Amino acid sequence: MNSNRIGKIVRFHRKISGLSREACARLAGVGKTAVYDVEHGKSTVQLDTLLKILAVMNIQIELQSPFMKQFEDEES
Amino acid sequence: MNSNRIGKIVRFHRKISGLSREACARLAGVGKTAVYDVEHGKSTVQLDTLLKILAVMNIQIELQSPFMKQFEDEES
DNA sequence: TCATTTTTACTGGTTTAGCAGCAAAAATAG
DNA sequence: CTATTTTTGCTGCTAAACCAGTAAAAATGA
Repeated sequence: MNSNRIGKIVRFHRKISGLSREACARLAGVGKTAVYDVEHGKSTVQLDTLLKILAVMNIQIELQSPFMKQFEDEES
Repeated sequence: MNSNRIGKIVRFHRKISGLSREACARLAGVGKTAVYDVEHGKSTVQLDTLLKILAVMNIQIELQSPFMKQFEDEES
């Protein structure tokens, strides 16, 4: 996964949801510039900005590794 | 997924890999402050910084939604 | 065609992320 | 206990993320 792919995914989902950038930005509580930057694969966007946008698009983010199961076991 | 959980996951994996923060930071090509911030759930870390650290830890990041399959179909 | 909306692309200003360096506390090793 | 390593937490500095505003190009629709 990289920022370019993330951008494409965000744009695709925004189009499906029928939202303009400004509408998306307003819902996410970020500026329209941030949505523009994310969709253009800007790699330096801040995590919270990205997460807000992903949340509006109903996109879940998941981390995977061979040790995730062990992590979840020890978590509880 | 949120920044606090990401931080815990990163720390867990770093411990498993037997790396100190500084070693992890050096491998990832970021400063030790960035690793510290990520592990402490700082939500304003930049995406590229986070991705570099995740890469060193061999943690994959994945986006999920009901439309991801459609996205991948139209991608090719 | 013409009007509206959306997207792209810049602006200046404010805030802050990331950095290295330092030092003290905490953990680890011998 | 002692020495070493690691972690925490601060510093000032530089670069840049984010924002709202503006405007023009592109797309959409009536």
